[in-house]
Amino acid sequence: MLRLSKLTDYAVVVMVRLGRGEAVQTSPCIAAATGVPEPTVAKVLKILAAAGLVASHRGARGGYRLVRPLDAVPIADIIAAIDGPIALTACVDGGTSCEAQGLCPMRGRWDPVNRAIEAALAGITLADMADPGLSFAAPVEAAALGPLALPLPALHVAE
Amino acid sequence: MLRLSKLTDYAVVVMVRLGRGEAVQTSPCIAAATGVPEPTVAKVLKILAAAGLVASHRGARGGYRLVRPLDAVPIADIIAAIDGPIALTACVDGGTSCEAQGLCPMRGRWDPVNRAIEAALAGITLADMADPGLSFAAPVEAAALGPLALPLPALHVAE
DNA sequence: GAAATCAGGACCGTTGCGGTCCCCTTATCC
DNA sequence: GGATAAGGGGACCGCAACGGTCCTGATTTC
Repeated sequence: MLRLSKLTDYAVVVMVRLGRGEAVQTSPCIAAATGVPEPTVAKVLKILAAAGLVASHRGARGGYRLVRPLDAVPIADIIAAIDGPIALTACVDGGTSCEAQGLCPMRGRWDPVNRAIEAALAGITLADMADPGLSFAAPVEAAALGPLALPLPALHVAE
Repeated sequence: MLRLSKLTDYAVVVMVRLGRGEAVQTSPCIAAATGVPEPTVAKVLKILAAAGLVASHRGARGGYRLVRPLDAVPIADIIAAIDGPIALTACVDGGTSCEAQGLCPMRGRWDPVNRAIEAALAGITLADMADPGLSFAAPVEAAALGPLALPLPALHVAE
């Protein structure tokens, strides 16, 4: 299905959530606000932090914050952080060389396809995915609602 | 990794192979020519036939042939035939409705991403992927080598 | 010093995919 | 008309990846 992983979807939700409300937010708080299970949120945030998409601060009053604003984060970065580099097949861009190097009739043939997809994903930012006319109007208020404000058990990734 | 399935890759190889040489080719013949295991080739061809991308002819002297020329088959069709419709997440285009219908903050937000990818994949045909100046030189000879002629266990999809 | 919070793994169950095999139907050829 | 060649449509199984959870340790604030 050319489907991306659930974690990637969660990552987008979490990042968008980080883009609103207070600058620094804890993972339990984000979990409560988004409806994503807390351990999963923590896992996603750790990955995003390792990728440099969010910055973390440990200790009491710690939490996560965005490094770049939403409109400066193409979803390609999210996908790459969670699912790894975008590569439809294994042997693109001189990656792990297939055993049939010279014989392989498809040698390098997938590259333009990959580039087309990368270009498509690089042109869409998280700001484009954050609902423009909704809930962005009251960022601080949404944060003030605190835990359990938005019960979104399965999100749209369900099934 | 936003990776497509191996079968899709095999399908491209098989389709390109069908685009050369004789009009009607049997699955064992294609398997021998491409190095893909025969049962797998048969499986791919059955799926492609069900999708209407190739036409089959049963009985002695039967086989498969292309319905459209390579330059009239966008790879999006291949991917859709093998991996199913292109849908990064489950709830696009009004598919299986997620439980958080109205609340879901990402409601419909993935749609433009899907469309961008679809557009990118629709613009590339199998003819673009068929290597223009390589290995096309000796198609029949390769077939004559018979099974095990091309030990390409993993192709470039490996890993 | 105590509490809060992130860091980094380890750990399993489930799912889907890759790959193979079987039997049946259909069409051609002798 | 029988033998043979070929596709049709499944069933089947092993494996790897993913989703999801939990635990222990390190770090910072109060």
